[in-house]
Amino acid sequence: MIMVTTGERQRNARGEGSRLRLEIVQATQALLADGEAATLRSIARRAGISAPSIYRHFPDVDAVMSAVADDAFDELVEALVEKRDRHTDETARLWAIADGYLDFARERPHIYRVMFGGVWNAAVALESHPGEDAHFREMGMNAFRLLVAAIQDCVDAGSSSSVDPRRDAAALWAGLHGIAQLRVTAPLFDWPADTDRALVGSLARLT
Amino acid sequence: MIMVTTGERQRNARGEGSRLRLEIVQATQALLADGEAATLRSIARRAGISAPSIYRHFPDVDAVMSAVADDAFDELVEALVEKRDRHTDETARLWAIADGYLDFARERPHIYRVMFGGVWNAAVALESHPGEDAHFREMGMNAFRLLVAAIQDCVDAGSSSSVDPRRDAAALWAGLHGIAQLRVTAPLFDWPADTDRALVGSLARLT
DNA sequence: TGTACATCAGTGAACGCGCGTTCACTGATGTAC
DNA sequence: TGTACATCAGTGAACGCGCGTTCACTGATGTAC
Repeated sequence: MIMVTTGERQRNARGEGSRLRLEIVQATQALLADGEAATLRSIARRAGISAPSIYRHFPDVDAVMSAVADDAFDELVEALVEKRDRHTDETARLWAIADGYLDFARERPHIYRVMFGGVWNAAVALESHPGEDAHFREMGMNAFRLLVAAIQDCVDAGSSSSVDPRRDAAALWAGLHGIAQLRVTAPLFDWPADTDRALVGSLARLT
Repeated sequence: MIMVTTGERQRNARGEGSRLRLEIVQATQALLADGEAATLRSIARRAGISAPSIYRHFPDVDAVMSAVADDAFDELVEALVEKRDRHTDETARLWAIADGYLDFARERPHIYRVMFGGVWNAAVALESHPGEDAHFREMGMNAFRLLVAAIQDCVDAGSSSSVDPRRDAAALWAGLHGIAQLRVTAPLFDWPADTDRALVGSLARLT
C-alpha cells in the first residue's frame, strides 16, 4: 500500500471514522492553546476539514467544548497525581497538588478558562442539553477528591489541623481557582510574593 | 413648555448630550442584570436609540464595557463601605466586607463577570487600547485597599495573627473571587456548608 | 423683533464579515454473491 | 475471480442572522445680527 502524504488530509478508513472525532478535539485544544477563538468554523479550519464534517461526530458546537473540558479535567487529574506521587511526605504531597493546579492554570490559561467558564460553561450548556446534570456534576469531582484526600492525609499525619477536610478542600479549591483566574484576569495587579503559599498553607490549615 | 411623553425618546437638549452616555451605560447594566448578551446593537436597542448613536459617546464597544466595569467597581466599594460601617468591632467589619463581596457577586453575577473577565476583560481591552495600564490597574484597587485596611485593623485589635496584611488581603481577595466565581461556574457542585466562613476566617488568620 | 445660520443630537441605510446549521452530493472502500 | 452494491467519511454551496462600523443625512435649537 502506498501512503500519499501531501498536505491534504487522508480520509479515514471504514470504521476509523472516530479518529476524526479525536482530531476535532485536538484541533480545538490547539486553538485554545494559541489563545485563538474556538468556533465551529475555526475548529474545522484547524483540523483541515470542512465545517459540516464536525456534525458527523458531534451534535453541535457545545458538545465539542464539552468533550474538550472532559479531556482537560482528565489531564488535570493525571498531572496532579503524577506530581503528588513524586513525594511520600503528606504535606509535600498536598503542596504538590496545589502547585500542580496553579501550574496547569498558568501553562494553559485558555483551556483552564474553558473548564471554568468564561468561554464555555457547563451551566449554560446544561440549558440547551438538559438531563446531563450527572455528567457535568462529575466532571471536576476527581480533582476535588484528590484535594480532600490530601488534606485528610495531612490530618492523619498530624500536619494539618483541619476538622472538616471536605469543607476545607472546597475552600482550598475556591482559593486556588481564584488565584489562578485572577492571574489571568487581573494581570496588572501586583501580586505580593508568596501569596500562593500563604493561601494554600492557611486554607489547608497546615501547622 | 409642554413635555410630550410618548414611548419615543425625547432628544436631549443642547449641552445635555452627555445624558445619553449615562443612558447607554445604564442600558448595558440592565442587559447584564437580565443575563442577556451585551453587544453594541443590543445595548442600542435597550437604550431605545440607533446603533450609530453610541459612537457619539464612546469610541467603540470596549469603551462601553470599560465604563460599566468602572461604575461597577465604584458601586462595589460603596456597598462594602456601607456594610462595613454598620459595625464597630474590627472583626465584624472584616466579615461585613467579605460577606458584602460575596453578596455583590451573588446578586449581580453578570456584572461581576464583566468586572473579572469572561465576557469582557481588561487584559484584552488593553491590547486594543494600549497606554491605559494605569487606569485598568487602578480599577480594582479601592476594593483591595479596603481589605488590606480591614485585616490591618484586626491585627491592631488583636483578632488576627497576620504578619503581612497586604499579602493576606491578596490571598483573601483570591479566595473570595474563587468562591464567587465557582458558585456561578460550577453551580452543580455541592458546596459544604460554611465553606465561606472557613475560607474567610482562615485567610484573614482570625483568631 | 425677526431671521439667517451654526451647532449639535441622533438617524437610516448600507458595508462586509464570520457565525452555526442544513442539504443534497461525491467518491472511496469493504462485502455479498 | 469479478462485479454490483451498500456503507460510510467527508464535502460544497447555500441559508439567514447578528455583529461592529462607516457614511452622508436630518432636523431641532440656540445664537448673532
